[in-house]
Amino acid sequence: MSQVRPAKGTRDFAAADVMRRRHVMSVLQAVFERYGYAPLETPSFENLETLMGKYGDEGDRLIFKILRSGDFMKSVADPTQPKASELADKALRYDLTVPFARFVAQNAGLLAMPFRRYQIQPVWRADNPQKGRFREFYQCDADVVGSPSLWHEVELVAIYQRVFAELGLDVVVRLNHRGLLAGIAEVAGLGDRLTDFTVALDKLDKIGAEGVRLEWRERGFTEQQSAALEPALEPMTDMAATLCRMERWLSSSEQGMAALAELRWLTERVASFGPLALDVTLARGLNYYTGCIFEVQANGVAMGSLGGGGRYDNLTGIFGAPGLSGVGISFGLDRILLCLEELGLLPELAFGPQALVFQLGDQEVDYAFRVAEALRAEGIRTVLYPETAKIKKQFDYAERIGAQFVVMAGAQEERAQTIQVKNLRNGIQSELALDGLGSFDWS
RNA sequence: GUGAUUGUAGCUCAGUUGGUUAGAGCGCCGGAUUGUGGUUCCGGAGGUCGCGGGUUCGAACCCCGUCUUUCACCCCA
Repeated sequence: MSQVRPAKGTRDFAAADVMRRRHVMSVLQAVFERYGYAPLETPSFENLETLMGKYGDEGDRLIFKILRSGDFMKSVADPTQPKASELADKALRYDLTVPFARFVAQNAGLLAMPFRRYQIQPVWRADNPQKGRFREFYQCDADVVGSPSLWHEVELVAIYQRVFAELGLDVVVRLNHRGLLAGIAEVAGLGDRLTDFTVALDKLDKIGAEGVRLEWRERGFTEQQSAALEPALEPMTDMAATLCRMERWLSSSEQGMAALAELRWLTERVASFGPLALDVTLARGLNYYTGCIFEVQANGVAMGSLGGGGRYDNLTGIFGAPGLSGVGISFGLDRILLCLEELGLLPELAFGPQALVFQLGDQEVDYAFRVAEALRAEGIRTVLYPETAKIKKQFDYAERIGAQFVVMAGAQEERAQTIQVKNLRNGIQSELALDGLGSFDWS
């Protein structure tokens, strides 16, 4: 067996795969554009310092760093302990949000605010592959910056629901608010230990309430603190009831109450769009989120989230453009495709040629080539068999490449200025005039 | 980064307690059959057993390392 293969966690996409990917991308693109988002593409790699520190410690570890060109050891102070920042000065894009923030900061004066863009490009993470997880995968993002209006959150939830409805995927949009989590930490007296609290809480559906309590203890929370967090572990089946319960619990926290007010306002407006769940345990790892956060989960398939997003109040500030609030969502194209495939929801999409023109002899090929060109002029995807092979072989090739029609155009046809067309699906053969190719039904 | 798992022909897989020349099906190539295929028959090509070490008289098989596959953890789309 040949040992050449794509690098770990990457894949080739053959024609059928490409067609499926294009299909999903075209749905996303159409919906993004229908909501007035303009396309943006940014480079595959950025300066290392643009990306470092934006995704948390765990995120930094997963950034693919690009070795300095030339003598990469030149900048290393201690050769026995080279630092990543000395060896590498560029890195592959880890997501689309940070490069977008960089773009906005750079062009803040030129952009009409609020500025909305969509972006469909690959991102790279140096993670170990597993189900639904690759080292190269596509994200499809829509973000708005320059407006704190919650109507954008409404709209983004609508986009989620519309896209998945159009794809026929049964999903639930989970909703939470960073301010709510901060409020809980406040009333439970957790100090600045917000992350330790949320990382464990986020695993509730996986490890259960007992597991979360255990992890809180391992992370150093006291019995008193742990007990104060108990309400966060209660089931949240009814959205209105959960909101009321939270409002009672967090009445002493200003940020908690503000977050709840936003969630109440938002849920009232988006509940009718599709399945929605208010989930206090939703945390999301990216530490730049400050307001509402979203995540999309597929029903009936064991798969990580199909998308996520949220509001970030000052992401462009770190790039020198403060005061711009942004909110955005991301779709994981590869996971969406895996789900659709597992559920058998992907349509069979045609690719390759519709017609194969046989080559019947050295004296007849010139006419056959003329016929092929005439077919192409009519918009028919056509291939001319490149040599005079046995008919069986040419038929087999037609099947293999998915051509529905074979065309015979030899000496007899040339004399009559006609062609013979055989439909391989039903075996029916027709004779067409050379100047009447366009009136035939080639589908 | 951690743990488990996988790798034999183009593909899917056999391969006994370690024993001579590693097999099958499908596919591929040629022929029967150079203007209407898919059936059938005959013949043929194709393998550093992922890679590198080690143990052994002898390794596809045992041991170590490494790469890769899949799955889980961490984290995430």
